[in-house]
Amino acid sequence: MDNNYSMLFPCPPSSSYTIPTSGLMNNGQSSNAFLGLKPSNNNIDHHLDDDHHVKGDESSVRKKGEKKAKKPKYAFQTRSQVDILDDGYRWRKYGQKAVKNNKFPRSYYRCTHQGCNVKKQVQRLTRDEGVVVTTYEGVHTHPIEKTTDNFEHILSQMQIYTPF
DNA sequence: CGGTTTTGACCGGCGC
DNA sequence: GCGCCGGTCAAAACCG
Repeated sequence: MDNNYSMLFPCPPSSSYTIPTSGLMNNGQSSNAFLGLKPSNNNIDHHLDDDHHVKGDESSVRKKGEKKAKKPKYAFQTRSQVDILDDGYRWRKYGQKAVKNNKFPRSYYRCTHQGCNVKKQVQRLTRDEGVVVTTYEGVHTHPIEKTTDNFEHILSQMQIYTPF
């Protein structure tokens, strides 16, 4: 059951996604990056809860299956040579898994802000390494920490909300 | 030293 | 019931 992101973007040929290997969040030198924003479908939602039991961090005991907070999911495709897409926020990589039908693994990032359980996934097409699909989960509850480049400015303007 | 990354293992869900 | 898959966490290693 792969995500339905494939239909989110006008993917040209194959329907495979992939991601960069050890992609870090250096100062994204996104020179000529093309942004194609699109709202998620009403099928990408599952059990998105923010009750991530991190080490030594508990505040609210939520029961699963009781009420799942629909987290907004934003997915957009970017045309970049580098897999490092810096939006101005601080991300901590918490996992890397390879996806079937794909040659490259998928990287999972999480906002290092306390209380900001925003997650980000980066996928790269096996066929088109020049295409990077980034999926954002949740909303940042804190201002941008730094002004890396105007890339954050672009994101600020493309704040879109899902139909949920 | 702190923060972050890396790899592996584990978990939960669902499919058959 | 078991297997499969995706997703997350964990400990250790590495960097600045």
